[in-house]
Amino acid sequence: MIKAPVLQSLLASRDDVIHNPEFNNFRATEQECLYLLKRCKNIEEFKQVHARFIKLSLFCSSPFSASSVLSTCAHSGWDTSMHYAASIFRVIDDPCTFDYNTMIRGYVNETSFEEALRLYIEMVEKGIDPDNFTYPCLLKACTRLKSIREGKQIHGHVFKLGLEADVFVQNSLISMYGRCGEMALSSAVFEKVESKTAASWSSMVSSCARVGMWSECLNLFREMCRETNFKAEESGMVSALSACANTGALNLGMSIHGFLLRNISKLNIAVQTSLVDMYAKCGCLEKALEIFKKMETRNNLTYSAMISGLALHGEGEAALRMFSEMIEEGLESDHVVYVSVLNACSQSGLVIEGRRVFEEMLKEGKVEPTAEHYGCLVDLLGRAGLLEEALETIESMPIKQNDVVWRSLLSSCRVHGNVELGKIAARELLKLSSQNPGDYLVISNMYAQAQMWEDVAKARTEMANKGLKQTPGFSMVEVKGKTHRFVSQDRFHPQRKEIYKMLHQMEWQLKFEGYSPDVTQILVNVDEEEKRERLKGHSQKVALAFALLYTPPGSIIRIARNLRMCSDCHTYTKKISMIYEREIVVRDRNRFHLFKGGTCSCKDYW
DNA sequence: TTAGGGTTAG
Repeated sequence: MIKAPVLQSLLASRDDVIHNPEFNNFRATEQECLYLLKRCKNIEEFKQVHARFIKLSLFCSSPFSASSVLSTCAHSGWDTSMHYAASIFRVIDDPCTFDYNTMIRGYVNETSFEEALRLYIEMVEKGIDPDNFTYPCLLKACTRLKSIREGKQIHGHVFKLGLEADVFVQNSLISMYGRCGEMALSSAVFEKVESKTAASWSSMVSSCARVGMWSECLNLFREMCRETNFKAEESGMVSALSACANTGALNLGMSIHGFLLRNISKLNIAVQTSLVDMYAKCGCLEKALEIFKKMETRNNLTYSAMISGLALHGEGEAALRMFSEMIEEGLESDHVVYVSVLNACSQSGLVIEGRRVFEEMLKEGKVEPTAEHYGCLVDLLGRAGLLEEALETIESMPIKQNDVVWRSLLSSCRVHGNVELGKIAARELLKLSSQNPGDYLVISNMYAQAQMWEDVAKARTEMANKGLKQTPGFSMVEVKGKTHRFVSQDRFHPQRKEIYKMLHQMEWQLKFEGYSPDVTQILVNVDEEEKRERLKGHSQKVALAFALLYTPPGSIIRIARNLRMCSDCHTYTKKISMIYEREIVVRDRNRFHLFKGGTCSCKDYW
């Protein structure tokens, strides 16, 4: 008789167990058999040993042992192990809840989500009660399949069976609803969780980040820090950093960075990348570069964060160098990296380089160009005034034209005053999408610039008829930890008197420096004086006056605005940076402008 | 008697 340890060593030495003559005399207990099965190295070995045990009648005498064998096989993780597990499962006379759970989990682990759902239905039809172990896996299957309908039905079952209070089930529900975009349902479950675990928080925080609910994400994150007593959770930090990047919350981003440095000895690549992105998007390009350079390993995501960061700051050439560096490091570009690079070229007017990158992308053929890539190319050409070529690009697109490419052409036509081409772009754009108030504004501004007031009125009427309202422009500035928001001709701020006095003073100094207001930027049919008045009160200027009054001399002024800057505000801010000897960073809709000593980092190309 | 949930960056 061969003892279990002998067989164990046979298995370990990978001998052919089946052909070993001693094997026929093998006797072992069920536990020993199970132990040996667990020691198998692959599914073939497992099958052979399992078959031999059955032949020797050593095994499967009890339902419990059958369940154990099934579970060992189903969770082994080998390729095709679920196939064999299914054959074991099918010969079990009365599969119990545990067996179904085993199979469902096995299928979910090997990403056969439909199969998992199918088995659940079979289980319910056979009248076998699912338990609290069934649902987490099953809900994960729904999450991955984005099967919200099935997910909701299953939630109903959970409720009926009284399993709604199980924290594992709850966490799976939070994630399922969150990933399927049902944020209200997701947070409804979250609210019900009595003792929230790290998993509850991270599913909720990351769900918010994924759907772009940035302020909710940050509020939850703050709450999480309070409730969990600042327990370091990398995934939550990454989601929060991403929210900071997207809302420009530099101070919070910096405190998260500080927290990470104090509590985590080695930051992983995702955390580091989100730091690079956060600093770049919050206007601290130097800091982003510093972190980027110190990183031991970088991937596509790291590079694309850095490249788009450079693009945001108008550092097109540096972005291109970064792109070459990435290729030299042996990393392959993907569609997002191409978007970043093309965008960088576009922001800096690097037409030749941008065209070359686009052509290389086509030639390499590894990345299928999307409408987004064409959008970048159209933008690149259009901004540079190559409007005909931009139109040709759109017309030659091998994929469906979308609103983005026409919108981009339209806005270039407005900038370069080509009404004829602009009309074509406007027509095509409105065919594809007519719910965007911004589109009507660009159209009406284009006509206004050409003094075509009738067409302006037509566009405005059409917009009003559709019930679309103009997004009011605003500028935000942080002073002593508090964010102040100003609209154009702001009359609401408690310090308005001082602010307007300051504006008046600034204007005098500007006049000495040869500034004269550019009234062509006021695209409304009013008289010259009214135009001057309106120009004077642009929200950025109001914010600037406020910042000059209430921030220490020499400190950097950071302004964030929701719309693109008009060229008068641009000239104005350049002069102010010189007169008051201040660095002024303005983040507009598309990019950053760093004003310093009378010049801007965008080199007047934006 | 066996087992389960979340998670991150461009």
